[in-house]
Amino acid sequence: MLQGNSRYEQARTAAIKAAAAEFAVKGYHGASTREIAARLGIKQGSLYYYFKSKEDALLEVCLYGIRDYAQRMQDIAANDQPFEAKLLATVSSHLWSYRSTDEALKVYNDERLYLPEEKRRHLKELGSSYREQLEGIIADAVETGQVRGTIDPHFAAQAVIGICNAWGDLIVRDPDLDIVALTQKCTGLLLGGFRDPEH
Amino acid sequence: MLQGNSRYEQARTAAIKAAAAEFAVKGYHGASTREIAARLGIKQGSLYYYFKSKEDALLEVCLYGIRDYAQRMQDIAANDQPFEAKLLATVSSHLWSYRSTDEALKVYNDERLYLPEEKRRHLKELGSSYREQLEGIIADAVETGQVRGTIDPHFAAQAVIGICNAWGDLIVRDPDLDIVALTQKCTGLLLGGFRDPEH
Amino acid sequence: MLQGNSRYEQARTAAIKAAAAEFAVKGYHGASTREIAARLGIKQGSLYYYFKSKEDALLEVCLYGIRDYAQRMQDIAANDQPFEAKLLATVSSHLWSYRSTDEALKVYNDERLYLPEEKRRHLKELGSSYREQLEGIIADAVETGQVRGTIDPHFAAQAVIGICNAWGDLIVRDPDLDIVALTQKCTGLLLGGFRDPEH
Amino acid sequence: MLQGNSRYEQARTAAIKAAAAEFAVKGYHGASTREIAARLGIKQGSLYYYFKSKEDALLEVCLYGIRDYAQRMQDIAANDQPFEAKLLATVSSHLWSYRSTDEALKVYNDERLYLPEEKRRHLKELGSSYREQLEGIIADAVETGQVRGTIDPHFAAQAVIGICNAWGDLIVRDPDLDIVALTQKCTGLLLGGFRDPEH
DNA sequence: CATGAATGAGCGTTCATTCAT
DNA sequence: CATGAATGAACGCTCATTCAT
Repeated sequence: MLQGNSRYEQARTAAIKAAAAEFAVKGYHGASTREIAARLGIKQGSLYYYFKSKEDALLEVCLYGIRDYAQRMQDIAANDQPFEAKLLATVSSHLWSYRSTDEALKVYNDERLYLPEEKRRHLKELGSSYREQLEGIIADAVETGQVRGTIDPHFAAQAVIGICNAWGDLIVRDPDLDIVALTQKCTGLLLGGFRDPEH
Repeated sequence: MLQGNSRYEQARTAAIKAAAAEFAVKGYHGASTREIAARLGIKQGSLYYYFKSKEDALLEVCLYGIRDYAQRMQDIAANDQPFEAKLLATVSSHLWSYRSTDEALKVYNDERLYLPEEKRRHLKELGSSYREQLEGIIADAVETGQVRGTIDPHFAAQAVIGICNAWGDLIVRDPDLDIVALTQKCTGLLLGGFRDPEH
Repeated sequence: MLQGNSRYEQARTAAIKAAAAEFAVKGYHGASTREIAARLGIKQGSLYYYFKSKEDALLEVCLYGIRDYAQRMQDIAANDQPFEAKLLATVSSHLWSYRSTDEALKVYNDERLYLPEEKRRHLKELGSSYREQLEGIIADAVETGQVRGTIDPHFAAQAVIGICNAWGDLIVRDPDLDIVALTQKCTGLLLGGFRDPEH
Repeated sequence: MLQGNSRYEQARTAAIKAAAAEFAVKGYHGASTREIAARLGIKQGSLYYYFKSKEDALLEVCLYGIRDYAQRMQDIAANDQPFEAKLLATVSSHLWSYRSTDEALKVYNDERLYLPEEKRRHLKELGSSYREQLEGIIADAVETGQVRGTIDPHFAAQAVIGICNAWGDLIVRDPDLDIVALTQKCTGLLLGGFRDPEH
């Protein structure tokens, strides 16, 4: 996932995951660098070999949490598929991200606002592009009549993201949740809500 | 709302609101008692006249955030109305709470897990009862055929809450958001998603 | 000396003196806030009731070290006395300052450059005004023929200050040094050096 | 100057100069081994090939700063010249040292006291011998009537050193300062101050 | 009711130093 | 010779909390 396979990069990725886990449970301000280090089996000061600061660690965790997820949205938007397939792919990708990035996506959602504006800029772009692409998919579907004309794409995109994130929290907390089934239910609900009742 | 109208109770409510505002922006761990006191125009130490501890303040804020909101759910569930009306009432109540309780509902959603188990018990009951009542409403609608039979009430209730909370965050951040219009859109989307396409 | 006689101001002055003593012996970077607090018989964290930061403490010490000293130079320059008297007054004031401000003047001399530019601005003004006034006194004496014309006032002022500071270090280290005698010797040396050999 | 011309000795001298530069600007406690290494283009840990410890580096810098300077004083004292020539030579040597030893002499003056007693012993001897020889030169001049009898050699030597060091600080900070002219002024001032006004 | 003053614990961070490679 | 990686100790600072006044 993260570019680079040197021993350093591997250790750094482990550090990012440890930070993600700690931030996810305690929140950014509630987490302590000592605990993050303990998860890695190193001493507190040694963390600074991998991160310039705790804030930097949060940024890395957030990036780790959304990088692939934003990339996949790009791919989905570029593909030439019917709306139903795109929505399913979006929901599926979103929900799976909660599993595959450990708790990093949750951290991105809940803690990114504690980063100062300048450090958050890149994150903001990735997040905005995600939402905008989803809005674009929905707007296209409105135009082609695949969803009813009264749907507001901006509202609808937020709703999709909102539902996915709400379930994402539960996915993180319950490792036994069946994501495939959940994806079906979410997509079904949303498709029903979007569909023109006359069709 | 809070029992008692003595000068003390009024001041205490002001303190709860100040804490809510601070917790909402900085998070529980990121907020400082000094800043909360500053919002009230008093000194740090004086806060302890209103709260036994910072943790106690968080508990009070959370209670303030969901007490009325849970009560209203109780009323909605008890009423004898068609499903569409109940869902509209639920969404409306939920979204308005984000406005009327200052940022306390957001704090309940985002920060309540930082309370130790024992202190959280009462909150948990209120929250669970909310969700269960919503599940009950949906289950009833399934039974009476007002929503399609493939809807899983537990899943659906989480989805309703998820959408409302996602928009709730935006409501808190953007004071100009038109909640009536938003309520319409949310309810419309959900009703469409729940409806049996054959009807 | 320091304006204000409230209990707080008294305690704060004591803190400034403790910081001065510690900075004088260990240097700014070598001194620890823990040790400064120990000198006061309080705990480390309590220091921050009196200083916003260690840097702020250094600034206060420097100000304490030169405030009166700069003021007295102002008075000397304003008075209408012969050059010999003014030089004697200058040297005397300078050397006595090393006694009366504890080690704060030494700290000003040795550590002020560790303050960031912006915080140092006020200090710079006081220090420059001191040197410029001394230069003015010497320039006047050149014009009136009280000192020989080959004397460069800028150079001469630095020399006066240099000698006084060199002896100041020794004054701080040796509490038994006779400052009156030292003042005589310094003034004598300088007057001799300044005087026109033809007179 | 430093014994040995092996590649190692050259590199070691470079390390001493780098340490001197860093100590001169930031002070001993404010300087970091990482920065010293950075000046040399090597990594922090590699410094320990040249110095046993940071303290050892300070000692080497101080020695580098005064070794030649003390040696030259020895030569001046041994020579058979009139007092005026000796004083000129002393001042000249002192001021030039600030240029030629990079900032090492400044470090010796300002930071040597941070060395523990035992490590400082050798430095102390060199410094004392410098001052004592200068005192000897002045005492001789008093005896032979080249300077007036009221001059206290100990006081006078400190004054010479004090003026030179005060200007030394400015020499280090201002690379354009004309040292020859400065030497003239300093010597002139001091000679005037020492001279018997009756002669 | 409220404050001024202090505390003790903890935090994020830096640093000189070590040592296997 | 030099580095990468880590360490342990210390540091400046903030914070929730207490309590006499």
